[in-house]
Amino acid sequence: MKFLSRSEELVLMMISKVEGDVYGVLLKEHLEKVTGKYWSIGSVYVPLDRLESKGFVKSYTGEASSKRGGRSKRLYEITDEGRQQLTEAQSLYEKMASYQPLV
Amino acid sequence: MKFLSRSEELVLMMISKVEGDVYGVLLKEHLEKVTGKYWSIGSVYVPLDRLESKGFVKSYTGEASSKRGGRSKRLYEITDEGRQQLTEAQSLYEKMASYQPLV
DNA sequence: CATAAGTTCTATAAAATAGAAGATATAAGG
DNA sequence: CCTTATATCTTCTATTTTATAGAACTTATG
Repeated sequence: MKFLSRSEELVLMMISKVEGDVYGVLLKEHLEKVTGKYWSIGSVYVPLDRLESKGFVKSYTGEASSKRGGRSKRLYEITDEGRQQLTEAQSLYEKMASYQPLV
Repeated sequence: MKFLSRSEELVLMMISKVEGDVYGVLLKEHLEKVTGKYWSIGSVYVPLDRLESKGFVKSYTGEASSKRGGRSKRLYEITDEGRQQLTEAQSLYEKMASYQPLV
């Protein structure tokens, strides 16, 4: 893998920021809030699945909402490998920012 | 378009940093230097084409190398719209960095 | 005329995006 | 109580867009 993709990075960053239970719909809400753009539910779960299959997050089944709705949540947490990827992504941007392309 | 894609952003950032003539092979070299990873030539030109079709860069035919090689260069420069995209990308990361996901 | 420097083209894999369908708990109403 | 409606949340999948690699091509100079 060359780099974390855009949506993988944003989703992973958000997972690392949210405290307490982290689940798909909550991530969608926060991502919409911070980016000011619409996120379809698929555009959250697809990268989530991919992040999990790459080992950057792990998930387990949580309890159902205490609110009206029914279905139980899938809760996510970032792994050590996931944190490392975020660090590398940040480092890439720092390198880019300070790069002097001398000819 | 929701966001600039990863490679579009990196290529566009590099274009905005290089002074003097900016062309594909030179971008490839700088991108490899700053990222420490291999960039195939296609992974530079494909996003370049897309950036141009979206109006974020413009290109014109330059002169042939003064060195041995032959073919004339295609020179790129970032447009105002391209700069704006970069500003937005940067702003996205700043917002992410300072976001407090209050439940 | 061989070769270096550079671009174009194209095939394939991976990622992004939208939204319909499915699951299931609580609310509401008779 | 029991049935049905509805809210919350996830899964699935089709389509479009991006990424990636490298072969093929162009052309000036040694």
